[in-house]
Amino acid sequence: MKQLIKVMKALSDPSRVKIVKMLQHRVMCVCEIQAGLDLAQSTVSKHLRVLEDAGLLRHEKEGLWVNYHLTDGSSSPYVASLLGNLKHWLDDDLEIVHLVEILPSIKREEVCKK
Amino acid sequence: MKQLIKVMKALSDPSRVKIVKMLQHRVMCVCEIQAGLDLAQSTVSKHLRVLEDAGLLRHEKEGLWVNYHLTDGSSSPYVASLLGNLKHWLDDDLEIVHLVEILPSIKREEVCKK
DNA sequence: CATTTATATTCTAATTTCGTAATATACAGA
DNA sequence: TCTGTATATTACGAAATTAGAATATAAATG
Repeated sequence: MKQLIKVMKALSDPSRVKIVKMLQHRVMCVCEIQAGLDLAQSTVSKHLRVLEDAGLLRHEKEGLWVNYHLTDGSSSPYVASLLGNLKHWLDDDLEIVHLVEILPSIKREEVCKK
Repeated sequence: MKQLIKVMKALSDPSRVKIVKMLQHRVMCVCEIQAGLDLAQSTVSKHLRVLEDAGLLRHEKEGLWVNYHLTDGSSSPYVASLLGNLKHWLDDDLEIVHLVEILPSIKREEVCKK
C-alpha cells in the first residue's frame, strides 16, 4: 500500500507529470527540465527526487550535469502501469503539446550557462 | 491535466484506496464504510466526496441510507484505467486481505444503529 | 588550489490535506 | 409534527506539500 501511495502522490502534481511527459521524449539534465517548467532550480530538484523515490525516474552523472530518464517500470507494477498509461495520456493536452513542441529548442549548452 | 491530477490525488490516500477496494466487492452505505475504516463519520463523508468528484464513485439514496458504488469508468480514461488496475492491485496486501475478510460481517442493520 | 557551474539541501512561508467535533439536513416512523 | 437515525457540511487545529531564497556540495577548468 505504501508503495502505491508513493507512486500516486508522485503523479499528483502537474509539474511532476510534465517532467514525466518531457522525459518520454529524451534524457534531460536538471537545468533543461527547469527551462521547460519555469520553476526555481531547488523546486525542480525536489520534484525529481520525489519521482525518483517513487521508482519512476533514475539519474546518471555526466560531469557537472545530472541526466534524468524514465525507468522501465521494473520497480513495481504500479510504476510499470502508470508509465505505460502516461505514454499516451495527455498527448492532446494543450499545455503538454506546447511543452513537447518547444522541447527541441531546450539545449543544455544554451540553457544552463548563466 | 486538471482531471488527471484530480483522479491521482483521489487515489493518493490509503483510506480512499481502501474504500475503492471495499466497493469492488459490494455496494455499501456510509456507516458500513465507516465501520470498515475506523474513522469519524465526517471524515468518511469527505473521502467519499473526493472520490465521487474524481469520477470514481457514484451514490444513490435509499431511504435514510446513501449507497455508494464504483462507476464504470466512463467519465475519463484515467478513471477507467485506474479502476481497472485496482481490480487486482493490493489483492495480496495484508491490510486489504483482512479488510475483505471482515467485509461480510459488516451489515448496515447491525453497524448503523446507535 | 581558486573559481565557476550544475545540482542538492536547508530554511522558511504559504497553501493544502486530513482528521475530529459540532452542527445542519433529510428522511422515516410514531 | 415530533423524534430518531443516517449523512453532509462547517469550523478549526495538526501535519504534509509546494514554492523560492540562500547555502552547501561536487566536478571541471584555469
